[in-house]
Amino acid sequence: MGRAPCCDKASVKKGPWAAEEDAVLRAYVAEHGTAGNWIALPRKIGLNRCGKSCRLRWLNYLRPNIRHGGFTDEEDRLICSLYASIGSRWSTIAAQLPGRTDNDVKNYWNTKLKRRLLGGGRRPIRYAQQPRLLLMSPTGGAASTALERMQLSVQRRLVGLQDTPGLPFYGNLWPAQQSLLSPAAGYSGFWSHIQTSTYPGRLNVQDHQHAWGSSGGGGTTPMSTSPTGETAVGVGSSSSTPAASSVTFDGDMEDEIEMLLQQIGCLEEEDSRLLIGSEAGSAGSWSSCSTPGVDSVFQGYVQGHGQ
DNA sequence: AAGGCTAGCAACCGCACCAGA
DNA sequence: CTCTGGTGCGGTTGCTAGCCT
Repeated sequence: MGRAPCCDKASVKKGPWAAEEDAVLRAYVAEHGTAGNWIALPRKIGLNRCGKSCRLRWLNYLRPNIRHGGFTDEEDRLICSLYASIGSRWSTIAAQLPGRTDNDVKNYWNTKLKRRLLGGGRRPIRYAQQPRLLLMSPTGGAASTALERMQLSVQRRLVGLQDTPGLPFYGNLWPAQQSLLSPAAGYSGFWSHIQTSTYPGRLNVQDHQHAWGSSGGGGTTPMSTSPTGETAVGVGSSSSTPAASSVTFDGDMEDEIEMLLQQIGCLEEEDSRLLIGSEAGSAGSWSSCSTPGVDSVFQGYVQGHGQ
């Protein structure tokens, strides 16, 4: 079963591209274009490469006006804001950054921004000096995607409270995390701080506490500190969430996260109305992040996906 | 100086979507 | 309507330079 592979993987060359291969591909595409058929292209020009590999090489490195590295603060902000808004739609995000490719943006996020903002990563950080916020799934694996987006949204809120002129919005992330998420502050203090400082009278803290698996009484706190000093916030599994509240979740962890994201989105919407007095639209707004263009991309994405 | 480890990056893999036959 | 081939995309892996012990 399954579809036939696009090429004979055993016979085509893999691995890094040689300068000669680049030159052949670049010359052909410059003169003829791709003719809409990447699969047939390598045969035409005598390259022993998979068509998909040729396409990737062209799009990511040989295309004119490609920029590598040297991401600016403004680009950082845009990437983070868009990621918080639409998730890992790297091609959509890259489309807002002239000269950047989806692969570049994705790598930049995974290797730099993600670590800077969320901690963790594919490999453990060996020489961590300060407590880091880790997101753990009930099974112990690293959480990602929707959960990261939610955390980003929360962090944007936190840093918004401590606006530091001249710094990116995450500039003082760790002090904020340390003060708010320290074991001494306690888990409930985390959400209470968000409510009292950011959304007085508007955010149902209990809902969020229970959504994250905190019990109303007698349950185990989802926050713990490892022997290495890392602070881990557990996303509550159903088994660790006593029914001490009227708020219950029938879905899995991802469902709960999406629910939180929707709530955050509603708060964003309300904020934008208050702050800029605009018609934010029913899907929410991210204008308050002060990153031009994000809102329109987000709205476009939402409309395109019927959210 | 050497070995181990990590970050960063390039490239591959596999799935989903779409259009044409 | 179904099948097939091409394309696009996100996730993941492999390689390597550089840092640390």
